[in-house]
Amino acid sequence: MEDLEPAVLAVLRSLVPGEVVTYGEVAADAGWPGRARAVGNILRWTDEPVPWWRVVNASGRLVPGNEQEQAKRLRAEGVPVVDGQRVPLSRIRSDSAGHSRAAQSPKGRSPR
DNA sequence: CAATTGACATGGA
DNA sequence: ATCCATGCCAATT
Repeated sequence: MEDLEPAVLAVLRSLVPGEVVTYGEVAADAGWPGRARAVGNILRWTDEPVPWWRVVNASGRLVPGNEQEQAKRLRAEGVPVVDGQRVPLSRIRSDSAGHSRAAQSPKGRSPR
C-alpha cells in the first residue's frame, strides 16, 4: 500500500494547472485500478505537498469538509467550479488543459 | 478475527 | 439532478 503513496504523489505532481482528475483516475494512472479509496485515504493524512485540490470524485464533487477550499483553489487554477462545490467533468475527461494525459497501466502491478 | 467506517465508483430509483 | 444500495480496498475499533 505504501507503494501506492509515491506512485500517487508522482501522478499528482505530473498534473498541470487546470488539470483535474478523479480518485479512480489517479489510482489507475498510478498502476492500481480499483484502489481509488486508498488514494483518498492517503491524500487525507499525507503531509506531502501534493495538490489534493486537483483531485475530485467521479461525480465531479469536491472534497467533503473542504469544498470551499477546493473550489477556491480550483478557480484560481482556471478550473470552472459550479455552485462552488462541483466541477464539470465533461471538460476534464479527454482534454486536460492542453497536455497529453494517457498513461495506462505500464505493467501488471498487483502483488496482492 | 469480525464488524465498522471512509476525501470512491457505478447503477438504479 | 439527488439519494440509496452494492461492490471494492484499506485502515480502525
